[in-house]
Amino acid sequence: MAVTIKDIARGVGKNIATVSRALNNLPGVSEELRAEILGVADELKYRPNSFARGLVLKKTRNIGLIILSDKSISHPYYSEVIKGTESACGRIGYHLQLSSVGKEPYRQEQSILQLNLVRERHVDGLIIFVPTAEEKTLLTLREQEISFVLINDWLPGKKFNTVRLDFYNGMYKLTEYLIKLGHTRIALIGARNCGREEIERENGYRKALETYGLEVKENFIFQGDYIKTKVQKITRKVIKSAGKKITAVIAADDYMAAWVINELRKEGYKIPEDISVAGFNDMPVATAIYPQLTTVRAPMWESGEMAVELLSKVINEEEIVESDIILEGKLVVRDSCSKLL
Amino acid sequence: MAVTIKDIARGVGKNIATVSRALNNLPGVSEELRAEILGVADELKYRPNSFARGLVLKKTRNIGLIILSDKSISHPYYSEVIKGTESACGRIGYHLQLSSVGKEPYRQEQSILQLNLVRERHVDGLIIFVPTAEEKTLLTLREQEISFVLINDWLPGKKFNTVRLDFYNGMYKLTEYLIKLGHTRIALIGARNCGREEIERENGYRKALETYGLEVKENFIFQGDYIKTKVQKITRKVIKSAGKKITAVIAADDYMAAWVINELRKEGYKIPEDISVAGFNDMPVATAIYPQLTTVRAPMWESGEMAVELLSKVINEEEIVESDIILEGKLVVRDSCSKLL
DNA sequence: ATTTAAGAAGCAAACGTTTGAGTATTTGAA
DNA sequence: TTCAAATACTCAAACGTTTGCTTCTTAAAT
Repeated sequence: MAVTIKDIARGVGKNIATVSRALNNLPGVSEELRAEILGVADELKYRPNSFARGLVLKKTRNIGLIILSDKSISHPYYSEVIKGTESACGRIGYHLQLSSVGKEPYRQEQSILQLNLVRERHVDGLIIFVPTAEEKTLLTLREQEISFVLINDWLPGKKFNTVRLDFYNGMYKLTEYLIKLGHTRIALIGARNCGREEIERENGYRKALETYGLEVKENFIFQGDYIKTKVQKITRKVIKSAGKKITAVIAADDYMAAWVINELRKEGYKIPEDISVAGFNDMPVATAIYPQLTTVRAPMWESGEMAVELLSKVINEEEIVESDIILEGKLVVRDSCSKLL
Repeated sequence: MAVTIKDIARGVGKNIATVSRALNNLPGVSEELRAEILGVADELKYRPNSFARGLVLKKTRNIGLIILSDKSISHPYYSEVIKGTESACGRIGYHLQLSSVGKEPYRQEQSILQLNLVRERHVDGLIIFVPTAEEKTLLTLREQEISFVLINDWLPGKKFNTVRLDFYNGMYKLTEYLIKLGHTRIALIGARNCGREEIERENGYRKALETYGLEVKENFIFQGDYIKTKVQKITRKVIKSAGKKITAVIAADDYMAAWVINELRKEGYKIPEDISVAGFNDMPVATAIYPQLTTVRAPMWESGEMAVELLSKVINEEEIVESDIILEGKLVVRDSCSKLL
């Protein structure tokens, strides 16, 4: 039998209401008694029952983090975001509940709503970290008065609380960097169907080229995926179709870049001498490979942290906060891109 | 106002007890009424209140996953284990609560117990996935009748429920493989102070050498860490102290191996021609680098899954189950080790 | 000495479920 | 027709808190 507030009350010969107030530091208890109660509570190893508490307080102090989970995909930067989220939760006294949904978009649409997490209102709020949430789903959540914030996803023109990297600008900087190194024929291996962020990246790439008066060649833009074999195939296509004309390749993600480098090497190219390759995100893999990747650092841990902080505001304010927090990425220059002679 | 069982009762003009039974598929309700109740419940979008339920049932349907969280460390295979855990939880109807503790051992000792997760009994059980949990902590948990299972950690000779990789055998196989390639001077870069698994790996390495009649040279065994700069330093030490005599290096982890390879390459060595390098765990990085890593596949996702399944048994059985589930690793031969000519 | 107010503590309802025990109704066998 | 048994349903307590309201003390103000 777990020890309850009643046991303490009996222990000090007082009423449970008084004990409750003492424990919660509320007025109406003399200092001596409070001290005594605290002592007994400690001695008895009293732990508040969060269910009883949740029942009356109607707050769970839980927040849910929804990710997408797929065995076959080594999706970028999950663990960092998760750890950042967890860290912030710990700091401000929330519990983190992790839940995942499959990646099939048509199922995802409703699967968030199907989660017991939200069905049974296990949580005060939700952090949604899936590439493309359906507007309908989000509107339903809002209708059900469930607070949520989106990470790295947003509905253009719609008002939702989000925390996201400035993919557009990040990619702009990266492309600009390559252009300044003298590259003019830069291929992009994107992943357009992997989330809205990809579109932003592509736009940043386009914008940089335009700004520097370079033509955007549609056949220099390829659509990949976070799957190795696909990227390998694409890489061969890049070489074949765009041929010798390409001097640099930008991948939507560091892993993709690593795979590209390996594949290019297999085809006899030297990196960066023959072709420069850049990644995105700056994950640990970026410095584990050779040559070390020039990439854009995405503040992943911070994204998780900020999402939690934003969510806690949303939860505790009665009015709806609407923030679109945009984090800047930082160009990280390493060895995988070189000056074009 | 959330809709409760009372609203349904009012809706069908029956007692809440009946509604409860109908909802829970318990006997004592006529089929027509049950159907009607279900209909109304659906219409009203009724969601059971998990707090009220938890309060009477004394089960939370939550399990906690405790990891260690450190900004500076890219610790091996977290996300896979987490995802495996989450997946199994979803499958058998548990919610996953993530919580982390810092890595300082002296704090870790108690910090698990300090977690609100366990203090407030937010969970039915715990999966502990930190390298070295203190026996005292675990005994206290047991005393508090909190079910738990350990992943990749165990107390030699003590009875706890665990799921772990057979590090000993995995490393044995890997070492054996190198020996059969003709290597006799094999360095090991371990991480002895990063968890008990490391000791097992070292023992597997030693055993393989012995079995094949090779001498175990203590100055061939180095202690690294999951930190890049440390590994780089160690690598230079390996070259310097063990000198030209070494023909192969085994690292305790794929990332470490990647760092070793990079550092060796910087020193002018060719991998695997000059020195073979092997990793451990078979993480995505293993196939992202060049040459692709020969390593041992640790079934990380499965570890997470099995831990959940074991935990659910422990939770639901009144007697204490004591299982020490040992998963076998699989040698994965790729390109980073070559035959010694 | 009397009134007032503040402070300390108690009482009891409420939160939304589950469930054992009880009651009313129906069914079927004797 | 009568009784037993099965079925359908209701009652009310219990789970462990929080909190508005009431009551009792004590000390200060008149």
